[in-house]
Amino acid sequence: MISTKGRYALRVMIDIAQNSDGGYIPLKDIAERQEISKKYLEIIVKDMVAGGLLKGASGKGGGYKLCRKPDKYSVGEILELMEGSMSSVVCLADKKFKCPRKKSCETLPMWQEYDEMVHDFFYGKKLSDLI
Amino acid sequence: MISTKGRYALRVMIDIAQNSDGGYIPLKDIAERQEISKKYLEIIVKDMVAGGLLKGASGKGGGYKLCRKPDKYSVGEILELMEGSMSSVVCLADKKFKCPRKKSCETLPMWQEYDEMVHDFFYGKKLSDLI
DNA sequence: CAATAACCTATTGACACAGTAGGTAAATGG
DNA sequence: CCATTTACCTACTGTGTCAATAGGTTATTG
Repeated sequence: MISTKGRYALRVMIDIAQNSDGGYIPLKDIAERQEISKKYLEIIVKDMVAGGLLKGASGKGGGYKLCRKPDKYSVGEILELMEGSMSSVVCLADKKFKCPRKKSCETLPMWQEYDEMVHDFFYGKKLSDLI
Repeated sequence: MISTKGRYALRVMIDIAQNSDGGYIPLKDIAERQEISKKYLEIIVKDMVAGGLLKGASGKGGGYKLCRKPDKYSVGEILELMEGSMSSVVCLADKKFKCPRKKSCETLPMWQEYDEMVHDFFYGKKLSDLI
């Protein structure tokens, strides 16, 4: 299940794409338009800046803006940054997770096939496709 | 992320399919073969009986067995029973969740498309495909 | 220099996850 | 008929994540 972090992040990206003329958009405006607590958005947007999705600027006239054009962002990239991992099972999500049944596991191939499908779906979708 | 409930349930089904000649299989045997705590499996198997996936029998010679042939179970059915809902977002998982932005939401169509893809994937896969 | 806005640390309540513990009820093989 | 086997039942618990809230500091500019 995609959490609010992933969903809100996507909405922030869309909001900026729709409301910016290339300048910075204050978080206050985004929060009001999207009806999401500004305080909570701060946390989310912080991760987005750290992850290279947004650029922030302090002070008057500051705010956030996109680093690239909307068609250069994939939805998968955004979700993966916010949700941590898109993997369906621990066995595949955590590299440190050493499963002793790996070789004989009857379900692992299915999870792999599933993860690949999900990956293709979200990385095929671009931010520009949502606007 | 699929939890242990869904993953273990699937493994129990496969284990029974592989080790039963039509008779009941004691949970003790399944737990040992699968290296999962029997106590924890009890909880999972209880839900599976309630959900019509397995049939249980008490006493000596008792245990669990499948209700149908492996090709009559879809993986989706098993996972949905154990995980509650396969939906990607609250907006679609919870019927009582009334989103005010439903009509104008730019992301909803994507979640719907995604859910449909996931549904088709897991309901298309049969238990017999995993053996 | 005051207003604006990002940025930072800490805390919280609710809930789910992954079990553990200890017992009762039912069925059967000897 | 009874001891053994097995399912079935209720309750509890530690750990962690989710979704925020609270209150502050730093940077920038009109």
